[in-house]
Amino acid sequence: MQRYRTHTCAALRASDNHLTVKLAGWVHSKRDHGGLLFIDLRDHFGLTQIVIPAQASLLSLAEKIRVESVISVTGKVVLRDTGTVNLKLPTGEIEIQAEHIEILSSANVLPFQVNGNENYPEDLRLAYRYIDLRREQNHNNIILRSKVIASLRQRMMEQGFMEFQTPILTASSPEGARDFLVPARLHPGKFYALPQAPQQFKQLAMVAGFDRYFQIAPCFRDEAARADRSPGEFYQLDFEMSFVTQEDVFETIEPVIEGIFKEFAPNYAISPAPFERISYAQSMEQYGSDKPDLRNPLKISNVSKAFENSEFGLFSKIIEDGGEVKAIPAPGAGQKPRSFFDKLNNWARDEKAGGLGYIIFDASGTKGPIAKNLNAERCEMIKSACHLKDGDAVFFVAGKKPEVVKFSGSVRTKIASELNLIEENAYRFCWIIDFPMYELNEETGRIDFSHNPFSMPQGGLDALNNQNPLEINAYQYDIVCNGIELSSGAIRNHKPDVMIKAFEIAGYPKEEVEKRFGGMLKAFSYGAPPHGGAAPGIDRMVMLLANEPNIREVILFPLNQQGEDLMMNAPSNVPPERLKELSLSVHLPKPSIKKS
RNA sequence: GCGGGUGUAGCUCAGUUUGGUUAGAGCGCCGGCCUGUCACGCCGGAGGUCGCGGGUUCGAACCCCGUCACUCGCGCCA
Repeated sequence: MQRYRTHTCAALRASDNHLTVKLAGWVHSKRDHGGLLFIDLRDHFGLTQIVIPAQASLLSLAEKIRVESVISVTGKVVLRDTGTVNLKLPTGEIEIQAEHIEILSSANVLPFQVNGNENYPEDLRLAYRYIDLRREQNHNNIILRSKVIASLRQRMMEQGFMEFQTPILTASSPEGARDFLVPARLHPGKFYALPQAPQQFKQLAMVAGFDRYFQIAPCFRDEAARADRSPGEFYQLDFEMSFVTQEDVFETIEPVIEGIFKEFAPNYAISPAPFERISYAQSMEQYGSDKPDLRNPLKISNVSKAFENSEFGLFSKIIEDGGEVKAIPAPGAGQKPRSFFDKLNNWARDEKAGGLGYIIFDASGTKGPIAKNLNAERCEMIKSACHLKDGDAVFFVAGKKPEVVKFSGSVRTKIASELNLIEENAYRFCWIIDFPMYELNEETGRIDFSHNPFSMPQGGLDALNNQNPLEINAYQYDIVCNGIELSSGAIRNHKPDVMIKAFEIAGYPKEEVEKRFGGMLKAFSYGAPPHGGAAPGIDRMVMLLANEPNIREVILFPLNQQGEDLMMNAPSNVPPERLKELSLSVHLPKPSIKKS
């Protein structure tokens, strides 16, 4: 039987000399020397050079083939002469002396080139994603993704997890992000929602006694995209475990994460398990963020004390009004020219902060505008609080608490990147733990859940009854890697009475909780094991491993930032019959009135 | 919803600061030459609504106003 190929384009070596073979693939590049023509033939596996000799019919055929056409070539493997061996190719010791060429599919002129390292605009790439994915790096990203997922499955099963599929057509989630809705034809006026996460199902799987569940789970959220947030849909390594404490969850999943990163990034430094545990409060204080990049060595200090009632009126006034002053060290920045400090100051203004005060420490004492208005003793306090030495500088952020915390985090990142302090070729993991259960909603003055309402409050019912809600922490945790939140998870609240009380504090009366989460509450009343889990983002892990700054680079067919598929033309209009069948009618908003 | 950036040949970009003849380069494409290339080389050619609309001006890729698209960020994403 006639076959398309006998070997792949990566298979042949010097030991295959004289073999007659048939290869098939894409014409990666063509080098026409008149009486002699070379083709690099490419498939999923690699490249092999084809030589078309000075034989009139073959040569004229080959000259007409455009790059990216698909051909098959029959010919003999021959050793290349020394001097024409290509060391860059695994197949570079041989080439195929073509005897017959068949064009299987000829290509039009391409919208962009497969060969080469040029950057192309994303909308063009997505509209022709199937061509984009032929390019080496993109192709490799998707291969990496497949291998990572295969390895995750293996590692989870080794830890005793079983994989189940949870429903895609499900109920609208009462909390969190905006749902994608699907009209239910059999139930006019009603809608399914696509799952934002299989949260409730995995908890119910625990109630069903399955002990350890995982899933490479598709999740859907109708929210705006970001560089590290895929539009519309994404995948999580969703898992849940029974009879576990928070530490049990950490111990189980750490080897999986560490293992994956070691396996696919053998040349990177990777935090060994156990990963550092950092409380939410400490993380906000030291890093100005709940997802700190630990490759950045800088730590933020609170230096309000040094400015309290000081000669430096601007800051002492802020402290008097209940604000605080944070210090971000800039090791070695004392040698930097004035322009360095001006540049950072301008950056701070662009970020809508008043500015960025600083002190430089050197052998002669202190320099900089703030130091002039601050006595030596206070400067010394700052120097020791921030562990500074002569030749270092320190920057200050002052103001009301939430803004200061957030901006000090930005400053920390900015300074480290300006001073090239970010550790390279490293994945630094930590757990952020002890998230507050509740937070004060500044607008309404009411108490809201700060994260997941289904998390177990630390201290249980007793804490809910007797503590200030704003001081109660939850068994709620995140895994952070290099400043990216890989997952959040929690030990769940499996006790109906605790749940009702927890919701009551957030202003939900019992009847409403029963109405909205009745299914879960009921399930927990028939014997529920204590359980917990998490859901690391798979796209984000692959993005980190592929060293890609954008999550769409590791997704086979991503939507664009507007949630459109430019290739398949989605979303699209539907014919009126379909709408009628679904008992739907569409009312588009009137176009906004143009200003004259 | 808001803010920053970008938009010039099929693609990547220069030209915009300081308005001035026919808007350039590289890659790709088309034609020709070339027997050892692997980013092949050489010669020639085609290809432009300077995102779109309006304004200022004797004259606009360039200045002004509006608008659209893409992108990064904020909001949002428990």
